[in-house]
Amino acid sequence: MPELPEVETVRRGLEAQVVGRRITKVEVGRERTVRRTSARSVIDGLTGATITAVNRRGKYLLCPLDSGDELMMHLRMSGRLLVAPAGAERPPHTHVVMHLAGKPAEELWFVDPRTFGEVVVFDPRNVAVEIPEVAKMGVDPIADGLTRKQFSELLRRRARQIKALLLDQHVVAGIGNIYCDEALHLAGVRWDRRSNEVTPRETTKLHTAIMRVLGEAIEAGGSTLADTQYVGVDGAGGWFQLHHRVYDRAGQRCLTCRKANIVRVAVAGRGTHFCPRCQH
DNA sequence: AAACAAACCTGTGCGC
DNA sequence: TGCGCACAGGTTTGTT
Repeated sequence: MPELPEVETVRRGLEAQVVGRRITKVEVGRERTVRRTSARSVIDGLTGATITAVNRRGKYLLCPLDSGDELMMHLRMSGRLLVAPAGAERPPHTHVVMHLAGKPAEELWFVDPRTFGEVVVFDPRNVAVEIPEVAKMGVDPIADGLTRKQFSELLRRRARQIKALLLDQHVVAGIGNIYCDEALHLAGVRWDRRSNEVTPRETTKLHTAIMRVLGEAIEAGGSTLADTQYVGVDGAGGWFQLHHRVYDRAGQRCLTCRKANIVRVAVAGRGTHFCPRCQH
C-alpha cells in the first residue's frame, strides 16, 4: 500500500506527535507483527524509552530511542499508524499499542489487516545483521537526494526492464507500483524498456518525472485509494489520487494525448498501467 | 543475471 | 442476497 509519499506523510505526523514522548506501556496482540524478533523483545525494548526522532529510508520508518536502540516499522500492504486518545476504542486488527506519556495521554496504534507489516526494536550498530534490507537499501530520492548523474549510472549498470529496476528497493528506495507507473508515463517511457538502453534525453525526463511525482505526492499527503486503507496518523487521507494519470485508469482516455486509452497489463503479478501512444 | 510465480494474509468489489 | 473469483499500495524466496 504505502509508498514513499505515504510513508513520508506518516513520518511527518509522527515527528509532530510522538517525538520526545516516553512510551509507558506496550501491548502486542499479534505475534506475527513482531515476528522478526518477539513480543518480549519489542515490549522490553520500548517500555520506558523515549522516541528521539522519526526518520524514513525508502518505505521504512526508523525511530531512534534514548536507550540507543531503534524502532523500525514497515507498513507493507495494509499497515496504518494512528495516534489516538488513551482508552479510545481500537479498530479491528490493532496489533501493537504503544502508550505515550504526556497531557493528554495518547496511544500509537499499529493497525494492519493483512499482517504483512512489522514492528521491531533493533540495535543500529548491528543493522546489517538484524535488518539486512535496511543496510542494503538503495538511494532514497528524497531523504538522500538523487542526482541525474547518479540515476543515469544506476540505469546503465544493468539490462533490466526499467519498471523492475525502479521497483527494486536495493537500487532506488521508496518507489512503488503507483509512482512507478506515473513517473514512466510522465517521462513517456514504456515499462518494458531495457534500463541500459534508455537514452540520455529520456533519462533526464525520467529523473525529473520521479522527483516531481514524489515531491508533488508528498505535498498532497499521498494517495488514498477507494478502499481508504492508507491514511495519515490523524486518520486523514491524501489527495494525490486525484492527479493519477495512469494508475487504476485502465480503459479510460489518456489525459496527455486524449486519444489512446490507458492499457493495463500484468507484469510479474503487478498491475502495470501505461499509454500505448505516449510511452515508447 | 533476469523474469516470473508463489508465498505471506485479509478485505472488498464484481459477475453470475 | 449469496458465492466464488480476481485483485490490492510490498517484499522475499524459489524456479526457470
